[in-house]
Amino acid sequence: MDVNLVELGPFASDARNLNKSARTRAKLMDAAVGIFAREGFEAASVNRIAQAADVVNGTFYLHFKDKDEIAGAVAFAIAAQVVRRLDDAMAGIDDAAERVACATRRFVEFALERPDWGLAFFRANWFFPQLRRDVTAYLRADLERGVKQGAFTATINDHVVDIVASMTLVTAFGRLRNEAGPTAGEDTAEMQLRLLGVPPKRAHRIAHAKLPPLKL
Amino acid sequence: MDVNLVELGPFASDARNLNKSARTRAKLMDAAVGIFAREGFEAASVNRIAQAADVVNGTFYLHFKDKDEIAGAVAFAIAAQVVRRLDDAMAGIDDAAERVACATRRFVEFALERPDWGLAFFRANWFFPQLRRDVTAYLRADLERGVKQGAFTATINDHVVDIVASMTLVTAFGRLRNEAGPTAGEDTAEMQLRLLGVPPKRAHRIAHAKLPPLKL
DNA sequence: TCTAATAATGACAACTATCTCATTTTTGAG
DNA sequence: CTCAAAAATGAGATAGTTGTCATTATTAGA
Repeated sequence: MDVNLVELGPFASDARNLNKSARTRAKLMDAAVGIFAREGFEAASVNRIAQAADVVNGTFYLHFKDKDEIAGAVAFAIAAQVVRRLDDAMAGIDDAAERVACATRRFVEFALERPDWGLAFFRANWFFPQLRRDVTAYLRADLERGVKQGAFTATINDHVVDIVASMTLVTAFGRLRNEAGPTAGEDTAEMQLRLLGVPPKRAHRIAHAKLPPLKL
Repeated sequence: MDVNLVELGPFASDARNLNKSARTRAKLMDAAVGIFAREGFEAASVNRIAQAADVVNGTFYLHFKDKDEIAGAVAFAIAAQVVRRLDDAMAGIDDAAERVACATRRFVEFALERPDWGLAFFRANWFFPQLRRDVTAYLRADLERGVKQGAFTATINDHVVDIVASMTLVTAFGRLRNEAGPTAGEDTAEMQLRLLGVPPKRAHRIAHAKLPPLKL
């Protein structure tokens, strides 16, 4: 028997050492995220996903009840990764303004690195309110921290959090579609700080500070 | 023969005096926008739209090639209305900061008045890049005017325009889902002015100024 | 190696969607 | 009122989708 060198998607890579069931499930999730991102959620039929996962239609139903279920699983798995990545990237940053700017820029960076995930996240964000809340909980904490530190003058409420988060999302989406230039992440971070009440010069400095490369 | 008092949607109302073909077309568009908004674009089948328009399946195809075509027609018709409304509401306002704040608040107001249209516009916005460009062209003009007037210090480019526009959209969407409070429009306008470089106090004053009721 | 549990297959029934077109109905100009 | 043009109807051919299940293949522990 020769090596079966299929390219593994991110989920499948993570599941490489798990049992067959988990591996197939991961393959389906990789396929689904690719189709959601490239062809839209509506174009994705169970058949299409199964085909892309190189698996037969009936197999899909062993792992997921229906399309909604896999969409939810994918969305929450991506969100978990995003949270983990941002958490790592921001460990050790205490200043709230720096944290907000860093989160924005890292998120955009991440979306560019995994375009499928970025697009899928963007679509899912408006679809699963719970998902948005999970991810923005961290953002809210930083905004409140900024108020305590005296860096932000804006009053923090759900709506402000939503606005700041959506600016980041829209920026990532714009970059993915080449409608925003390479400095869009920094520019957005700067705008976020300004609207939160950071003085323009300081906002510019923080938003454009050099980010260290991520350790793997 | 007794009166046939079916509730007419906005498109059908506008087409009341046109010929039958135009009236049926308008009925289909009203039906489509309702379904897009309430059940999502994917749930909308041609059958479902025809049914909601109280018309038989084959009739649909006399008026539109397929679902994409009616979606485009609806989206651009809504965009044209939005532009007209904002244009009316802003006639006579010269100060760029006031114009930006007014546009934001009026847009949110409009979306609340016609929830179906607001939701459909929100979805279509990410789907038809041309649509976004058409609508944001006006916004861009006001942002550039603000720089000329010395009110805005930010440099205006596609990305800034996109960010400001998406803040407005997200606010309307939040209001429509009752996830944002009644002052969200004003709050967003204030944030927009701040990120554009308007001093906080002035931003607050302009964004919360009383808007005159719209004349019909 | 053997074998019970686990996973995958593929055919299929039921359903839904798309689009066409011969026929019927409605409209409005003369 | 008449009647040709315009519009609408609804049956149906074709294709795609969902979800099930008896059968086959694979896996991994004893």
